[in-house]
Amino acid sequence: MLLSRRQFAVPFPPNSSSRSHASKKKSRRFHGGNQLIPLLESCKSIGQIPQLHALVIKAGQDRNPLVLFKMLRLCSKLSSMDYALRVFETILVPDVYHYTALLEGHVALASPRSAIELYFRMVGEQIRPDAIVIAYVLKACASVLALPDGRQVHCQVLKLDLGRERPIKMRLMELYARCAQFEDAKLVFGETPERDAVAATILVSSLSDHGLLEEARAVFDSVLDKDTVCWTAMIDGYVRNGLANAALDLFREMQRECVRPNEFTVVCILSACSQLGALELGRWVHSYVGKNNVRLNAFVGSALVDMYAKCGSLEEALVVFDEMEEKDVVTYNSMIAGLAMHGRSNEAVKVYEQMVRDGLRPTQLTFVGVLNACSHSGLVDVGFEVFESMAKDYELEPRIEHYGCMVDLLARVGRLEEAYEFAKGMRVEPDHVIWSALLSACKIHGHLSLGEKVAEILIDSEAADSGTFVLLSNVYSSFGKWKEAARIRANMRGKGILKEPGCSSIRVDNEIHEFLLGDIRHPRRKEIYMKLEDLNGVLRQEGFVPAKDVVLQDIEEEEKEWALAIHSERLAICFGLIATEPGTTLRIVKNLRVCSDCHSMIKIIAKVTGRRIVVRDRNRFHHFEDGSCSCGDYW
DNA sequence: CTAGGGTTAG
Repeated sequence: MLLSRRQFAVPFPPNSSSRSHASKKKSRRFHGGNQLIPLLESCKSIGQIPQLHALVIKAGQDRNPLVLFKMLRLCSKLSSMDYALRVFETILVPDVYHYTALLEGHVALASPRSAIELYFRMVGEQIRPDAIVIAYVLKACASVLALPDGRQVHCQVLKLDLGRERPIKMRLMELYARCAQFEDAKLVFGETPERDAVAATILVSSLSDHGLLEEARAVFDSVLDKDTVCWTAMIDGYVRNGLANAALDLFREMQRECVRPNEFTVVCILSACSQLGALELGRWVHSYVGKNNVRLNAFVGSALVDMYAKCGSLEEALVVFDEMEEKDVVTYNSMIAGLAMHGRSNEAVKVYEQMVRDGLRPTQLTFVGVLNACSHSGLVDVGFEVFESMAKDYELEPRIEHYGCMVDLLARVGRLEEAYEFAKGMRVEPDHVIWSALLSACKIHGHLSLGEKVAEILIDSEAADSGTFVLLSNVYSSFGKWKEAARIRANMRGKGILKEPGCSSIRVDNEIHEFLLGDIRHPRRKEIYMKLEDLNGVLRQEGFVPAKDVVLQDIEEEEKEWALAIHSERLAICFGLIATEPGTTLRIVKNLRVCSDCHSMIKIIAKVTGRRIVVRDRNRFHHFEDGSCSCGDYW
């Protein structure tokens, strides 16, 4: 549920100075505020706050500390902090409870800075903090990594002798662990009951956040009685550090131990599936959700949409999306990004429009998805409209990734000079990625002079990684500038930068088969290469001319070998053709982008073999069917 | 105490 600012700004009833003529008869109905409290506790809607407040005033209860506390708490609970603050300012002598009620609201609303300030204001007023406010303020400190403030609170804890309170211990651990002060965290941990699962979970997740997985695992293994949350924290640690396979192994172990997964666990596992492109397992998790009353909330649903989209089954993503009842911003963002990834740009824009109609407020990531969709299909006008509406309608300042999409959008359709001007006029400094996008478009559209200008910027920037070098070298080769191409490669070698090897994988019978460039390690290599020969013959009959011949003149011997080697996706496809039943869809995952030569080749393979071939690229999907590709050769 | 969405380049 999303509330606009307008909904927060509810009218404020007259203050106590103007209520002196309130009816004495009516106020008797709320004797001592006793009847008011249940009303304040049961209220569920922001709109009713002013009426309740008016009742409090009429009943002459606006000096009753308990009633005021409940009032503040109600405002905090309903995220109406403006109103809460105004009530707070009317309190002559606020006590710890009043401060706590406000702090609660700030912590829940993710404005921890205000919570911390408020706490120190309270201490400044000589009000003695109790264990509960301290737990709240420590949570606030932990969430914004405010270590010095947190340490100061810790000193107060020791002075007030509250160090043995369990909630405080947990928060102190969280604070120190999140701020990477693991020695301090373990000191506090040492004081907790032996192998406390909750305390261990805090450590496990903070250690993983800092990439210290082995230490996290050691803490995890030391816990005797692990609950679902503890297991999930460790699984999540693996997923967030890119170790999806380790996460899945641990998940299987969790099931062997008969610990039931909950919504959180399922979300983590789905995220692991997305990383791996593991469609079958993802489907299994989906059916598990259905059978084991795991609630299909917005989190689970969004993770499912994301998983199906990233595993290549956009249709299933759409089914989940359409059937979901609790869609939130993230759900829409996942669907939009998924459609963009599959080149279904117009639908992505439609979902965006539907989201706005449904009253949801788009976020930065929504725009990343929509603009990305536009650049994948050359929708320049829509792209600019959406880009401009970011700031105008949603007060969102475009970030470098949004500018990146725009430069890419212009450059890919061939409006290179405009793209260049756009990049120079950005409100943020363009990075090497933006220049690379532009350079790549210069190559596609054969614009040498601009390409050289951009190449110079890239070489000077020192931010170049292996991808930039490979791109530069390819650009020079495509313009026939062999010497420059060789120089770039030498430069790259000199700096000790290695090209990331192209690698494609395909899953057959529950087993992942990986192929590198010109790979000859596979046990069925003979059949694979025979199939390739066989296809090459058919392709020639279909009139397919490999583009390589053109590029081969004038390059060094070593380069030649590299250019001649067989791209990994071809090997994966040939293996798929011989290892699966005719008619089976082939799903290939590749770590780099498909080159245009392979792209044209796969189109024909799909046609002559009657197969659907789905290729997951570095950054999008290609669906090959009957001689054409879903990207319309624009990618 | 644990959870979902991420651009551009090779």
